[in-house]
Amino acid sequence: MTIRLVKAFLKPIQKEDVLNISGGKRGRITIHEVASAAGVSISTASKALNDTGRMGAETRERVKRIAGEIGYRPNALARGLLSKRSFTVGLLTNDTYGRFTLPVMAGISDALVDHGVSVFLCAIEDDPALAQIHVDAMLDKQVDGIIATGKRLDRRLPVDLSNLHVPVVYAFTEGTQNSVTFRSDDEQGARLAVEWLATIGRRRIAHITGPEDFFSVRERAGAYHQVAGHREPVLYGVWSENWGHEAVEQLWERPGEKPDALFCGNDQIARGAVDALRERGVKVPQDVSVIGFDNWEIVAAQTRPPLTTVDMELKELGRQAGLTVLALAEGRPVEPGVRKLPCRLVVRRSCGGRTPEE
Amino acid sequence: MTIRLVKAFLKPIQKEDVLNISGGKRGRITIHEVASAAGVSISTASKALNDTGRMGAETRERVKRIAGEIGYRPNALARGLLSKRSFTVGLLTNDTYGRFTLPVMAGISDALVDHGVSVFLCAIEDDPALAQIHVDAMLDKQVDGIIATGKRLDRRLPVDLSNLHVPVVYAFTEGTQNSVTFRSDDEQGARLAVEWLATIGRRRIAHITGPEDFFSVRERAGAYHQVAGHREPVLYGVWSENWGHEAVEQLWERPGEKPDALFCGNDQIARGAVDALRERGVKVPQDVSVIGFDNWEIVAAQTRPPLTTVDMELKELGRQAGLTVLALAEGRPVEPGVRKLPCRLVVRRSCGGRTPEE
DNA sequence: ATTGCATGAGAAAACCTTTTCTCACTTGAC
DNA sequence: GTCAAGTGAGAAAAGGTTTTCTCATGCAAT
Repeated sequence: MTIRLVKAFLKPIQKEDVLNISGGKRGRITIHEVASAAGVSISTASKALNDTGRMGAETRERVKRIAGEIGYRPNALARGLLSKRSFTVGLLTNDTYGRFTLPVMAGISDALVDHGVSVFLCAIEDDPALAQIHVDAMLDKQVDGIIATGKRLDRRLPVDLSNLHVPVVYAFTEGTQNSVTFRSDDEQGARLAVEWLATIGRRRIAHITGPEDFFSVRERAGAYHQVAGHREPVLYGVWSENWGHEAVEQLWERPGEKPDALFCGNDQIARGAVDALRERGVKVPQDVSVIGFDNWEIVAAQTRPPLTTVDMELKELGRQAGLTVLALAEGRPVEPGVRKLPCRLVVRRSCGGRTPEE
Repeated sequence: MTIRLVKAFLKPIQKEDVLNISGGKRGRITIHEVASAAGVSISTASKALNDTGRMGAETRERVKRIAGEIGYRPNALARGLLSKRSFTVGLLTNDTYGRFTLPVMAGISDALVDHGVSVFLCAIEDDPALAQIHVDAMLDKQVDGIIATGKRLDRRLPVDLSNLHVPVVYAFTEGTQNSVTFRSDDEQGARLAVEWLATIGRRRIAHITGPEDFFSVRERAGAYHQVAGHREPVLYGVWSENWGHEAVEQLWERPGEKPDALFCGNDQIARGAVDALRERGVKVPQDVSVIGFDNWEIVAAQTRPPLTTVDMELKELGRQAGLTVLALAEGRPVEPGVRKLPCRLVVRRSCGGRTPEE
């Protein structure tokens, strides 16, 4: 101890040390300050703080304590320059409204914040030039990886990410050959919905959904046919409340028995349908059960009655995408392929049959 | 020219050059490769690319051309280490749904992408500990500045940003003493709405709005009183469709003349009101004009009829916040204070009186 | 012929960390 | 009393870029 103190005392005090310690210099506190405050060399300080190298337990503790006291935080730029890790990932999306991106983003951030990783969000609006600019900017900043996400499972982002020298993971958007892609299991989700309707005793289940060229639409319709049979028609349309409204008009104008349940392709359609039913004097859920898809709180929870719906677990999807891109960045092996994540049924009031959980 | 070529030829070829040029090394192309490919020193290459220093025009062109050919892009980490600029800003928000954050983010990104600046998005969910973690992570990454945004003009983020050594700008959230804050001019926006109703001939304008403890609510109600007088009541409630619905019930159950216009505190309330009116057989916009606030497309455009509403120009707000934080980061002086940005009236069908512009 | 100056380009330091290598010193064994 | 091994800590290099300083060359002026 004495020896060390003497050493520290004898160490020539450099001009910049004084300036820094006295707070005269504008910049942040560097490891340099820690070292000179603790009376050790920069190398020793670094090793003490990172729990590497050999040194006396007492020295290590002292350095750590002093670093804490003077509020030292390592400069991530300098660290990244050497380690080739920036502790940064980029999230690329063409989903302007954030309907799908925000939950995915929340999951990514949630999974990565513990690892000290921050997320660049880049909204590219389907503009290839803008997308390229953002990708280049991210690469310049040495992102550890890129996660691509979108508003549609069966469309690519308007930029090629296949030959980057950083790992790329796709979440809720079409990936490339040999990539890792996370998506919701729409078939399973649809089955969940239709089976629930069957469980609560509905037999004449109609399906009102979006445009047939959407992959999700075909998957959901496929599961619907499988579970419900072909007793009721599938009505393809667009993703709007108006279409839900109109589809109900169509169904109820037809001669013959009316459906006793509607499985809707998304919550907006479901909401339009519920409104149309109310206007016709058809009671939801007493006369007809309605179930949506997406669990878009802002629509599902505000509908009267609140919608029972299928949640695609986008946050979990984001979380897994985040952990995967991190694994790749750290060189851990990851099996390429498409991973389907299960959906979850959220029961509210629009189907009846059970008291809501929430 | 000859001399330079000879020099380039004579320059000893270093092992690492060969590896890099041949693509054998994993890393990116550095200025080192550019320099040796062009037969100049690193310093000259740097100066050529940055249009600084003295050198022959021909040398400069050659370096630039070669850099382009081999796809050189400077490492932002290395550059930032020296320049103290990371070309990165952080956006901190507690608005989970992204209703306000996404447009603000779009504006920021839009304004800064031309300057090579990328944006970290950090959603902090009103959790002070999480907020601190994110702020620390951003500071470690040497962000050039932080923009704080939220879901409410009169609330602070649960973290103190007042003594950071990077510039902070507040957008759509309460700032600190001596800071720069951007917010919408809700008073002007409300006046716009009520004056529009007056212009199209409405005289009995009621105001259905959110909780009175919101600053925006009081500002909007103030403007409403100023323009419309006190002939109709102000109904305070919550920000939901249900409340809009219920408020209409209340108004129409009262004895006496009914309002011929409703100025609603947000689009959700407006939507609930429109629904309630339809259910009562009151025609919108023939019998009653309804106007909303927020221009939340997903609500306003899907209402039947689509809502005339007030847009807070959040994207523009984000743009200005972005440019301001950039100015501060570059050391340009910025006057502190609160800047109110004007709102814009978006005319759709729910008021009548004019053919919609869109 | 010498000096002075402008021009073009390179060497080296700086930014902040981490990591490898080296060195001095202590201890235990012979 | 010498040697080997082990221990604690520092010197230096590396990472990619920018910037300042220095140097060499050629030319015009004395």
